[in-house]
Amino acid sequence: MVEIIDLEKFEKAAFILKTVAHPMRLAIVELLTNNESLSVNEICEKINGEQSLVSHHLINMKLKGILQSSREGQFIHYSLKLKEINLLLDCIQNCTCHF
Amino acid sequence: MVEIIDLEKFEKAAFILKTVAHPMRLAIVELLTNNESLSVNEICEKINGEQSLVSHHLINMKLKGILQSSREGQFIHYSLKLKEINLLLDCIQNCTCHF
DNA sequence: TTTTTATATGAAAATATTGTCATATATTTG
DNA sequence: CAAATATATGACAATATTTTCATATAAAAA
Repeated sequence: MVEIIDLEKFEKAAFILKTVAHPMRLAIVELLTNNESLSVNEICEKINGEQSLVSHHLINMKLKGILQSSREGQFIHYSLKLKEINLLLDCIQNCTCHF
Repeated sequence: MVEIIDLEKFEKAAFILKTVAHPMRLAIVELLTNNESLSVNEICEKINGEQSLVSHHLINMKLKGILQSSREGQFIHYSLKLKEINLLLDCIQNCTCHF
């Protein structure tokens, strides 16, 4: 008798992992675990990324529920919405050293 | 003075995350954390996946250092090589419930 | 040795992600 | 209001991933 695993169970997890599985997006997540919130330009500077590209990634992660943003005058501040995601960073860090 | 983050630091992590960020591959990883090792067919049955597709995913994960395999006669048994990856499953599970 | 079972392989199609560029919008400042 | 600054947007090209299908290979069984 074989217990059949339902792939749907893993769709949400894969969705989040995929959203974060990118060097620039990981860098952004790390930045935002160490800084309560940052403007787009601050993020661009710190990761040395092009404005438009960074913006695409930010919006992507916001859309998918990882980040949130709020306008402060001229600036837009991004911060982590799914805080638990930072645990994932430690975890993957641990994986990569055994790699 | 702005501390610039090196994206390279995140390339390995992104690489592993990407390798695993897929429902079928997550299911396989979970299976292999709960079973020391399984044959391709056992995996196919348990996740209800097509042989060729499952095989592609297995080989992919093996190539990337997540799994390992050994032939036992007619069968090929896959098992986790990067054991730490199972911590990641708990972690992402935790993320998805706050989602 | 033929057949069957288990697994891999490779090409190709389908689909998704990533990066770039030009431009749009909103806010502030002069 | 015009100019400057901050950010978003959208189309498109480039690239990568996923799936399917047909077939190959290897071991076991008949």
